[in-house]
This record gives sequence, C-alpha cells and structure tokens, in this order.
Amino acid sequence: MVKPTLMDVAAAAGVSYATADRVLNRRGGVAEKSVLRVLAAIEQLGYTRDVTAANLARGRSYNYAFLIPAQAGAFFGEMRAAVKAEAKARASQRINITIEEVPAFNSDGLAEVLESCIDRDLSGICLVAIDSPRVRKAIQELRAKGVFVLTLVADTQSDSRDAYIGLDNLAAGRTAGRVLSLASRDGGVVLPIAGSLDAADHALRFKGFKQAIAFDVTVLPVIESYDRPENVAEAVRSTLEAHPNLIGIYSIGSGQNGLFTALSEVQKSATYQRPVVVLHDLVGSVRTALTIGLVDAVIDQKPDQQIARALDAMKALSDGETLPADFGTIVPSLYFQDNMPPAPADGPEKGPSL
Amino acid sequence: MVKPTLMDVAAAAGVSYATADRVLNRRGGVAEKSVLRVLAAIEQLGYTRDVTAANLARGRSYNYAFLIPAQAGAFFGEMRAAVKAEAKARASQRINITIEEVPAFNSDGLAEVLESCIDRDLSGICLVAIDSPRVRKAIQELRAKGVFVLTLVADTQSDSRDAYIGLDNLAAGRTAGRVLSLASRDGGVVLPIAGSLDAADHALRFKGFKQAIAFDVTVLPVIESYDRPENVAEAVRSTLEAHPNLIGIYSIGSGQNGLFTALSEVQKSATYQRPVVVLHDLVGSVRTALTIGLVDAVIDQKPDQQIARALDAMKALSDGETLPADFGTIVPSLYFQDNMPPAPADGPEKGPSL
DNA sequence: CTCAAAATGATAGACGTCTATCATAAAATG
DNA sequence: CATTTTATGATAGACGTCTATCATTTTGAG
Repeated sequence: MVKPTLMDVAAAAGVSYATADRVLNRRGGVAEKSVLRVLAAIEQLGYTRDVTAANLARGRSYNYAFLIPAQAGAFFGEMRAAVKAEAKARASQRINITIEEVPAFNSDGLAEVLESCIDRDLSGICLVAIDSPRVRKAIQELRAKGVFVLTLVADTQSDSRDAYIGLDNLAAGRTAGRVLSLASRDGGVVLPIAGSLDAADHALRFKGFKQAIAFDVTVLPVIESYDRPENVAEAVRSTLEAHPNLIGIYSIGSGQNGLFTALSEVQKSATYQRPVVVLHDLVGSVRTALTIGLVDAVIDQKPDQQIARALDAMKALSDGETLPADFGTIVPSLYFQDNMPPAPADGPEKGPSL
Repeated sequence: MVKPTLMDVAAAAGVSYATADRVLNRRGGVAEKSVLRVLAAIEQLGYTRDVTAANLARGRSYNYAFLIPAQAGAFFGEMRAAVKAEAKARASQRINITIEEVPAFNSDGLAEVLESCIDRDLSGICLVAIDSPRVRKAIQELRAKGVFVLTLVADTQSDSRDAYIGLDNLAAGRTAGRVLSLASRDGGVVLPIAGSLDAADHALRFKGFKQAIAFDVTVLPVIESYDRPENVAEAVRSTLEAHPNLIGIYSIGSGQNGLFTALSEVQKSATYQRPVVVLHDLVGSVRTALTIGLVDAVIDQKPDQQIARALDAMKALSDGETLPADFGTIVPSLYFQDNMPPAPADGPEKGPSL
C-alpha cells in the first residue's frame, strides 16, 4: 500500500520509464496507444506525482513579491505581518516571498517599484492596485514576461491582471445593512458615513447597505468624510442632535478616529442610548473600541486569509492550473466583541527547525 | 541569491557536511564549539532546511485517519467532504488520509474502529470523541504506540488526547446572545431551545448566551428537545401563543426540522412579526432556510477550517513541534443571508496533473 | 525490400537531504 | 607517551522525479 511511483506506472503500462515520463510531462513523440496505456495505468494505480520530488529535481522555486503600501494605517501593517508569517511558513517549500514597500496613494511610486521588478526573475506579483497609464503599462510588461500579476484589496481593469483577491464589498455592505435592520425592529433612522462615494469600494458597500436595509428604516444622506476625522466627528455630533433617536451608524470607510471621539463623547454624556455602530476592518484600534463597547460590530476582510489565498492563487497559476471563477472573492466576516478572533501574534521565533 | 544548502552552511562554518548534518539533526557527538559555529552559519546564511528534500530522503510519509460518524445529519457529511478535499490537496505532499466511518452515538462502535487502527502504522488519528472506558483505553494504547490522537468537534478529558480542535462554544453562545440583544433594543422576550443541557457543548453555549444577553431582555426557560422535531415545533407554537411579542429564538442544538416547520407556519399566518431566529451550523437545509428568510443568523463552526487545522496540528506534532495554546480553538462565524460563503463544491476532477 | 522517420528503451547525472560506514585526526586519560 | 575516547572528514547510496543523450526497435512510405 505504498504510494506508486512513476516506475510502477511504467511497469503496469508495459512501457519504459522514459515513455511514461514522456506522457506525464507531455513531451510528445509517443504513439497514441502508448499514451492511452500509460494514462490507464495512472488511473488504475491512482498515481499522483510526488510534487516535492519533482520540484527538487527541477530545481524550481517560486519567487513572489508583495507590494504593500507603506503606512496608510494599521490595515496594511497587518497585511504586511500576514505576508511575513506566510513567508516563514512556506519557506521550506521552495517559496520565496519578498515584501516591497510602496508609497501610499501614489501611482507613480507604485509604477516605479513595478518597473524595478521586471528583471527580477519573479513568478508572481501581488499589488494593491492604483490605476494609472504608467502602472498599467508596467503590469503589461510584467505579464508579457510571464509574471503573474494579482491585485489585492483594490482592483484594476479585470483584463489587465490575472486575478483579483479581495473583499466582496457588496456583501459587506449588505451585511452592515442587515445588522442595523435587526437593531431597528420598529423602524428608525440610520446614518451612513463614507470616505468618498467616488471610491469604487465605498460605493459598492453603500449600494449593498441600501439593498439590505429594512423598508421601514430611514437612511440619512450619506456623509462623505474625505478621510478627515474632524468631518466625521462633526457629522456625528450634528446628526445626533437632529435625530436623538438615531438607531445606527455604518462607517463605510476606514478613517475611524473622528468616529471614536464623537462616540466617546456620546458615551460620556449618556443622554441618548448610543446608536448601534458597524464599521470595517478589525485592526488594533477597532479591536479596542469593540472590546470596550464603543462600537458593536466589525466587518472584517481577513487580511491573513487574503494573503494565503493570493499565494495559493499564484502557486496554482505557476503550476499551470486555472483558478475557479470565484476564487478571489473574500466573504466578509462579522465580529462582535464576543467572537473576535485572537489578535495576530508576531510569530514566535522557532529554533533552527526540526 | 539562491537558497543556501547544508553544504553552504558547512563550508561557511568551516566544517564538513557530516558535522553540519550532525548538528542539524541533533545526532550528538559534536564538540561545543563546532555546534556553535554551525548554528552561527545557519543564522548568518538564513538557512532553512528543504523539508521536501528531507522527506524525500527519509522516505517519510504521513498517514492520518479521520473517524467520522456515519449519517447523523448533514454536518458530518460536510465534514467528510472537507476531509476528502484536503486529502486530495495534500496527496502530493506525502500526506495520506483515510476516512473511517464509525456508527453514530455508539461508543463501542467507535472503540472497535480505534482498536482496528492500532496496527495500521498511522502517525495520527482524528476522532469525534464519545467518552467510555473502552474508548479511553483504545486511545491510550494508540498514544502509547506513538500515534497522535486529536479530538474534533467533541472532546474527551484533556489529558487523554494530544489536542482538541473545536468550536469555542462559549463564544458561540455569546454571539447568539448579542444578536438577539441587538434585535431587542427596548427589551423583550427570547426563547432558547437546546437538545439537552446535559450535553457539555449545549450547556456552554447556553451559558455564553445568558452572559451576552442584555439586562432588559427576558430569557424564557430553556426548552430541551432531546432532538425530537415534534417537541421543538410544539414548544415554538405554544411559546408564540403565550408571548405574541416574542422577539427571538436561539436554537442551541442541531435538530432543526421541527423549528423549520413551526417557523413556516408562523410565516404563513403572518399574524405576528416573526421572531429573529439564530441557529447553528450552515449545512444544506439551514442554508436554504437562511436564503429564503425563514431564519436570520447562523453561527457556523467552519468544518472545513477545522479539518485543515486538525491536519496542520497533526503534521506539526509529527514534526516534533509543539502547538500554541489556543491552536484548536475555532472562533464561531456569524452568517446572514448576505455574507454566506459559497456552498462547498464537490472538488472538480483534475486531469493527471501538470 | 530499403531507408528514413517515428517511437521506444536504457541509463546517467542532477536536485538537497538522510543515513550509514569507515577512516582519520584531535583530545582526554592514565 | 601510549592508549582509549571523542570528534571530524569523506563518501556512497537512497528517495522520486526531471532532463538529456544515445542506442535500438518499430512503423510507414516509396
């Protein structure tokens, strides 16, 4: 009951190892009937190639690069940590991963890094896309050289990358809408706050939100904060004054500081029953806010899972497989203080292995 | 910039390959100073052993068995599918997985299968525990032979297995409590239904539920259904009559059929506003109920993740690593119809690989 | 039937590691 | 200093696959 080798297959098919190998690796020059006999033997013995031995023989290793925006909030910090963790975990499997920092919100900076990757013998690149002609050109050149290009978190045009791994923003918005609808059993008023509805992801979330909100709940006009905390704080304050019975707030974007200050004021004054607050991305500060009960629910896009997915995708592509249609779709997770996953640990140093 | 081999390490340390190998594999008989030099070289070069080559040389393969209860509802069906999927995915990495069906709710049947595993050259076994002297004895014998034994979904005494992978039932209950509290903003009445509070998992969920429920919400006495659908249906009916304003139902256990029938009656009669319903495990029927809006929220224990975790755990143990403390804790996921993950596909047949 | 083309067989060396053996060198013992 | 211990070096064969080369057989065309 040991695992059959290609030798066993060859024997079973009544051909030599060389022929079996020619079939397995599609080298051609094999007669039809021999091909069939080998395939039959593979089928019958349940042969699967020992990929580890194969990679060893090929001297093949996978080189992947992740381009992660520098700074730009705790979210990408967690992302970077996740990449490092995966890099460590897969190092023993001939998968080499490097992290390149790119300046945030700067398409030229991104393009520059992309261009520098062109002669680096990479098999795949993951980037948080910012669209610009120069970026698109760099991506095209990379792909022309056989490098797989995946977008992460933010997408480009779908025909100019090999895959997109990212949150299903529509589902995320719907989930938020559902939570606030649950909380407004007998109708009520809720306030959506976005960074900017020009951003595709925010717009999608808002769309989903409206889809899922109950018919008897009033959605106030969305506030666009343009990522300025004081805007958010001010908006929350004035809305609470105008609608003392405000039932919920959905913070669509990621500038949470203004929200937190406004909320703690409310919590202190305690004249109102605090509205139910739903926001995005379980990063450090949000985690704290959730723990102390400043907010109620967090919709997370699971950066660690995204990284793992991205790597699986790149590996699959490198191995010539095709990805299932919805492979890149990350389903939003909903967390309360009650089911928060443990904070990502900074991987414990291990000794020099086994 | 290629990955250094043990040869490189030996050269850098100024020792022979043999000595480097003795250090790496702790074979002993190496002078202190040589050990240090080798370790320094490893550190300096950033050497990591190529596990694939190592396993190849060792001729090592990992044989694991999963004992999954037969029938007993769709949940274990999904579990079995998940095992199969993982088995396929890891087959190329010298990991062989077999599934053994064991009769449900039958400790002797379980023990029998366990006993039959003793001389099967396994490195690990995963089982859904049912406690009994005979089962415990079989487990002990297996462990005495160096087989790692993990419990899945249901645990035994913690000192008689190597790890437990399973849902954090307290967190699950708390999450349910939170959802129903959200829905009862101005107080109200909620109904918990369990299979039996004698079952440890149900008791824990109920405990968490009460912890998280808001102070102004009334929790009716828990109904114990003993997994009989008609009990559940009857209980729901009479409770709705007595409490027309019933706000929520938390179904702690897994006998959902009675619940569904009662709920569809309510939905038809439409005299009441249907209570918010929270239940467990996103299996096929529950998925449907969620989609058509018969229920509102599902707490899932992610069987696929559990399987993956269990395999990672067994592999780590086989490799002589120790598991982090909370490795086996599965954080409950909360799904609405809006963020349901795609139904598990029956893995597409792939051709004879690359 | 002849000869080229196509198909097949046989086999060697590599990949990075493990395991084992044998010989030699260095250190410790008395 | 002689002798045992202990430490090190050198190296070969295995693991399953890939890649390449060369020799041989089979096939098909003329």
